[in-house]
Amino acid sequence: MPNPPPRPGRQARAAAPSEPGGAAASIAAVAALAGVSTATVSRVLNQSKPVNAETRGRVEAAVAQLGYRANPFARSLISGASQLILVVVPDMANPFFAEIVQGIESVMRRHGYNIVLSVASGNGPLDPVYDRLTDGVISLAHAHSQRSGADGTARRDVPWVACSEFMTGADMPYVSIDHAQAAMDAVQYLLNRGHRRIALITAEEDYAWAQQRRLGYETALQRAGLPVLPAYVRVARGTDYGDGSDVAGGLLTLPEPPTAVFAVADTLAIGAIKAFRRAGRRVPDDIAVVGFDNVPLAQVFEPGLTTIAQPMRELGAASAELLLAQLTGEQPPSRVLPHALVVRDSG
Amino acid sequence: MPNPPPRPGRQARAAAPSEPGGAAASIAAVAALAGVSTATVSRVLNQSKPVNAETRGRVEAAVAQLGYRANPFARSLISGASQLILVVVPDMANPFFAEIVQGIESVMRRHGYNIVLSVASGNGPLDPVYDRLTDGVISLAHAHSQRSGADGTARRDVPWVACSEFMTGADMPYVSIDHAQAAMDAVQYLLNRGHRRIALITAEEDYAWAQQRRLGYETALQRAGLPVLPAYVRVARGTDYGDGSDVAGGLLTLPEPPTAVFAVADTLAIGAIKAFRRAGRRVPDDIAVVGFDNVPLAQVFEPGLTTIAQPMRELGAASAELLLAQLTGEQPPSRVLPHALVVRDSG
DNA sequence: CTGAAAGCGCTTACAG
DNA sequence: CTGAAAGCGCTTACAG
Repeated sequence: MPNPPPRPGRQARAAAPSEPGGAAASIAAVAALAGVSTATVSRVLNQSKPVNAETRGRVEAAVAQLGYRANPFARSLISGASQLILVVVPDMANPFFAEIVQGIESVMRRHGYNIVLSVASGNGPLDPVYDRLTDGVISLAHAHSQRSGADGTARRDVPWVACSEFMTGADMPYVSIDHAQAAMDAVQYLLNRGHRRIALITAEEDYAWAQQRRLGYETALQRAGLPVLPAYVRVARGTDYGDGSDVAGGLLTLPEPPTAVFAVADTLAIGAIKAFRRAGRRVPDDIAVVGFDNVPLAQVFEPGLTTIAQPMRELGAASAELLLAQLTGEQPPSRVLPHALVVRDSG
Repeated sequence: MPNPPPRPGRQARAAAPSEPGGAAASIAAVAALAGVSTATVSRVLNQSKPVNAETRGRVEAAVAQLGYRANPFARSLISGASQLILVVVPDMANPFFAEIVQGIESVMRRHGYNIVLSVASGNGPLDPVYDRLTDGVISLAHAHSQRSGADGTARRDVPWVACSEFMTGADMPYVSIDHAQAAMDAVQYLLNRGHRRIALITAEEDYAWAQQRRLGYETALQRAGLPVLPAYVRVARGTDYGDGSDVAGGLLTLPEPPTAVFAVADTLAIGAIKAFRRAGRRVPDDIAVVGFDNVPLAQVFEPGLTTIAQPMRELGAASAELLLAQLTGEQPPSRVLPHALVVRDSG
């Protein structure tokens, strides 16, 4: 293992001016003011043992007077827990991830945890998990990256839940919808509407959910006795609007252009619609588009986006609950949440 | 001050199974394996003092063999710094905030800091600042809430930067565009296009930026010799699409409806456009709409949104740099970043 | 260049 | 109910 880099902040901080308003009070100061031992102060603060009412009163008064708060690092050093959990997202710009993070945040906060956010753009040496900073992890990043650290070595065994992005049989608890089934539902809907030439706009295949949704797309076509045409499958670079536009254009110049497209993210779907319109096509008349996620924008955009709704907040909340259960020593089962097809105007 | 609540996680964590794969190695284990003192191990890890090359080699080998990483809490207890900074956002769902967070994250990560995310929905007792968990704060929350804790008491004096949301003369460093000027530019543009009946859709006034933008709106009208009509000013509840739709409808039923509206957020502008269309109005022909922020969606939405572009990533990055400077004891000046009017199709 | 020891700020058996 | 003391895992003067 390479030498861990020095922590640049240490020296920096040492050079900072000493705390304005005086150094923060220590538990010793509170004890002195209240005329008790630090053990007693600790007991009233944590309600860990009965303390004489009168004594408690003096301690509380001292705490209030000094504005004392326990040093979280000393506590964590002893307890081995930080009340911090790591949330790894591939990209904050996608509203899908933002919604999930909000779901996680609200239940974690209720349980006294703070969340550390890591944008897994794979650009830094920082690895809070490896550093044992956080008590657990909820990851939305590529499943295949979830078990190795920044340096490629295997991670320590940390309480972990995969959210939305998971691999079956990886014995890692997850919370997700059934991506393959949801994709089948989307394509089946298009089939029911009479479409026979249905294209797929998908994302990089290192996302397991991209593979799973692609599988659903293929399965639906095959069951309908339709071929899976390579020319009809386009892989977008990311999930930005522009990524969707970039790959959509090519579909139109095919000898037999599709009459419908299923995009694995609303952002891709919207980007595709933009591209189709720029090319003079009408949606859904010339080409129907179905998205995935049901981000808030899906109903605001025009035409309203027909899409697979994922219960985003619930995915986040359930992930948090699963992690919390692990933190208390349980081995809770993974959860598959329901999805739903929302029909609007785009397809 | 009220008694701090007990930390629920402690007991929970205590009940958890002991670390699978064995407890994490301590520095003592490394020292024993390498046949040196813990002081020496510490020195090679931190490169804080010269260490004999041969000795260093043994230590590094031991570190590698044990997969050792320093316990961050022990370090923080000594240094008084956590390499953690708090980012307070009102709402992750708004892409504006998401972009800024990404800007902050990228520079902070490069400097070895992790970010703790707090969604200031004002719903929890958690207060990492007050708890001295983080080394500093970047806040996008209401300026008037930035200086008091969850319990209403004044916060400790912590390195702090206000991002986008700030109050002049509050002697708190900030990074922002000039909201009033930007709003004036937007309204002036509408004036130049011949509009005389220009409405404002703004956000709750506890945002200083909402007040500042409103001021810009009023100033532009007054300079043009136009009255500021209360009926033309609508305050949205939040900044969701729906909030924009909710207040936009009322504008249409006025005896003299506006011919243009300036909304203080792209999300509000898009919500308003939705409402106008549902009422049968064409944008921009019947009513022009100018937004604010230039979120990615602004160019994807149809009609393309004319809006004030804020340099979102840069706002985040500059905030991070300002905080970093404070952390090294500097007193860097606030920064006002440039904005720009982006003309598209909505107005 | 290296080590023994103190100390960061807490919590928790152990006594009483 | 309360206190003295050990200890969590590190870093850093202080000696050598």
